[in-house]
Order: sequence, then C-alpha cells, then structure tokens
Amino acid sequence: MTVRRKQADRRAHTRNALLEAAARGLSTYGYATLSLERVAGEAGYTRGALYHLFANKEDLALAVVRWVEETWRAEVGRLVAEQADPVEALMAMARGHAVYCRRDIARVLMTLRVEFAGQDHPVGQAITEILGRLVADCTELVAAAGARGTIPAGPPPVEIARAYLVVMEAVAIQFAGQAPYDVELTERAVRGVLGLPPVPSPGTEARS
Amino acid sequence: MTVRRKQADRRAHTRNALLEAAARGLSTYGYATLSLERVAGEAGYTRGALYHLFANKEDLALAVVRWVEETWRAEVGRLVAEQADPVEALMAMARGHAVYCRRDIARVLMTLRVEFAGQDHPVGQAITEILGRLVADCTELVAAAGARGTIPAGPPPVEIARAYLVVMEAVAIQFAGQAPYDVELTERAVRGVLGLPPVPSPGTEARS
DNA sequence: AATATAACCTACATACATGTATGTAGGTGA
DNA sequence: TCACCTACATACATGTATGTAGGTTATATT
Repeated sequence: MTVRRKQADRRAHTRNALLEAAARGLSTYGYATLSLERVAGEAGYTRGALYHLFANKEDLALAVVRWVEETWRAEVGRLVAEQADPVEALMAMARGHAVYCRRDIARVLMTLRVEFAGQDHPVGQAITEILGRLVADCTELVAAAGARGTIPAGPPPVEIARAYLVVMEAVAIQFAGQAPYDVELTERAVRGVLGLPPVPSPGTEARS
Repeated sequence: MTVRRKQADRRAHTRNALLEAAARGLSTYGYATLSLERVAGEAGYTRGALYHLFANKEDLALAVVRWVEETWRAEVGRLVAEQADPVEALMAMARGHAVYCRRDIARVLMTLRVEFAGQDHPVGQAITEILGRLVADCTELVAAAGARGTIPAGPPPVEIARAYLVVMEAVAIQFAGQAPYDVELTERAVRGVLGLPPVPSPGTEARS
C-alpha cells in the first residue's frame, strides 16, 4: 500500500511516527513505566527500528522534549511576541497555552517535570532548562508590567513568574480540551497570580 | 544498645519508619522508579522487614497515601471546618495547604496523581477517590459562596472547585517551604480562580 | 528454662525492560 | 546488474526489581 521511494522520506516518516507514539506514551505512562516495545508497536514498528533512529531511551525522550518545545514556541511563543504590552503578552501566553494543551502531547512536559523533579537525570535537566528560559522570559514581562504599574506590587517578579507558569500549566492541563473552561479558568488563575482584578462578566464580555 | 521493647511497639516503630521512608521515596522518585531496597535501607531495615509488614509494593503505596490523607485532614481539614463562611473556608484551606506543604511528604499525592493519570492502577484509583471527595467538598463551598453572592458568577461550581484544587496544589508544592511566598502566592492564585479581587497590599495588610 | 511465635534477614526464583548483535528486505549508485 | 548501503526485524545477553521461601534472632508464654 504505502510505497515510499526516497530513503530520507522513509526515515523521516518512521522517525515522526516513533516520536508521536513516544510523546503519547510519555504523557500517559511517564518515562520509567514507558516500554519501548509498546512505543515501537504503537507506531507500527519494532524496537529495532527505534534503536536504529535513536541512541537509547533517554535520547528518544530528549527528542520528544525538544519537539514539544519547538511546537510550543511556534504556536504559543508567536502569540506572545505579537503583544506589545507585557500584561497583554502574559495573558496571551496563558490563553494560547490553554489552547495548545488541547493536544494531548502537552502533558509530556508536566509529566516528565514531576517525574524527574528532585533527581539528576538528563531528561529532567533538559526540562529544567526549558522552564528556566520560560521563567526568565516571564520574569522580564512581570518586571516590565510592574514598572509600568499595570500590575500591583507584591512578591519579587521571579516568584510571580514561577507561580504564573506553574498555575498556567496546571489548570491548562487539568481542563485540556474542555472548552471554554480551559481558557477561562486559566485566565482567572493567572490574573490572580499577577494581582489583577477579575474580568467583570465571564461570558458577556467580548473576548478582546 | 538494643532496648527491649514490646512486640507491638517494635512493629509499630518499624512500620512507621518504613512508611516515612516510602513517603519520601515516592515524593522523590515516584512509584515506578522507587526501589523497595532503597526504602527499606533508608528506614534502617531490609526488604524482608518490608514484606513482613506490607503485602507488596502496591500495599505499601496505598498505606502511604492513606497516611498522607489522614495527616492532611487532621491538619488542613480542621482549619476548614472552623470557618463558617464558605469563602473564608476556601481561603483557610489554601493557606493551610501551603503551610502543610512545608513538609516534604506533601509532594506524594501530586507525584502519584500525575504518574497514574490516564492509567488504571489501584494506587491511582485511591488518589482519584481522595481527590473526588475533595472536589465534592469544595464544590459545595463554591456553590454556597455563589448563592451568598460572595463570589461572582462564572463557570459551574464543579469546574471552579477543580481549578481551585489544582491551582492550590501546584503553587503550594512549587513554593513548598519558601515562606512567605508559598502562602501569599497560593492565596493570590486561588482568589483569581474564585473570581475574587486581589487583596490591596500584600505585606501591609494585617492577615485577618 | 523451654518452647512458641513474631520480627527480621539472606538467598533464590521469576519477570521484564534495556541494549546489542546479527540477519534480511528494500533502496541507491556505478 | 552488481556492489553497497540503509531501514528494519529477530534473537540474545544483561541488569535490576519484585516477590517468596527458608533460616536466625528477639520477645512472649508456660
């Protein structure tokens, strides 16, 4: 049925299938419980193919993490960059992330972050680095908003940024796909962390 | 050296040591990666003692989960019951939980919840049940607050309760032990979810 | 004090997952 | 078409963790 002529094409295709299966698997089972046999099987291959394309389990997980980060930056990061006002940027990120989490692969980062917290594992380090960059970015936004007076005084910007991210992640994943509550509650939680007053009415207000 | 002890005393002592070590281990490594050899060793025993007191790994984890729930209800649940006003009760729970999370064992429930989400494992079921009861309790509080008009209109009470709990858990654990931000940011996030305006000034306001 | 029972340890059997080595089918270039 | 390479499968070796069975030491009972 599937006739694929070019080798490069073939390789990219199976690599992608394995990555997707691995992402789903990591979301559902986490790293430790994830069986590579299952991953390969779900992608329609065997472990042989997997080990041909990835050095080992760790390498596969790292590839998944990098892949998720890329898609996140492409989809959510773009929205943030469009906003000039720092508060608008933060709200755009929260809404965008909630929408992004409607894909099931979004769980990956949280699952792995929780699993490797307090351990010293390369995969955990990779996630820590990603989160570190995000915290840095959000800290700047929070500091800028504070300087402008668009958010009230409170804890240091870094701590607010950390809380902002953790809240955004938690709510967005908890309500993944349950529109419109996913966006609405993520927004609520994030506004609270930033010290912003609630938006007057949830449904009647036009979403600016 | 070996003080002569009553058998019941001895049993309870080692059981407690094993439970504590298991709680720490589950917090740090999660269920799958947790080695019973490590748990027993950290408690000062061998796996033999562990298998004498617990049927198997699953039984041990369930005991830890029940133990954590008990201590939580004793410490945080008590604070909630003292409050007459539903909003005050919810805020008391959030603050109390943030304080509770200063013990490292608080991570256990979150770690296991994330690890077993989307699986069909007895330990995951136990946590789901605990969370279900909590959601039910909080839903009532949210509904009562809505009826009183102390929180504004918004998503259905169940969804608000879910968001409330997930946010409380995430922030409290993220800032575990980092007083006073743990309490302050948990409070902020939770107020946001409930649709409450931020408290005017974070430090200058006397904690009512 | 002798014996029974509970607490605990050591040794072993089993299962399972990773990683590697080898084999085979399908594509590539002279 | 022939030599070669790449994609993938199968089979095996290894490590590690769980669970169990049979001992050894501490406590209880008579």
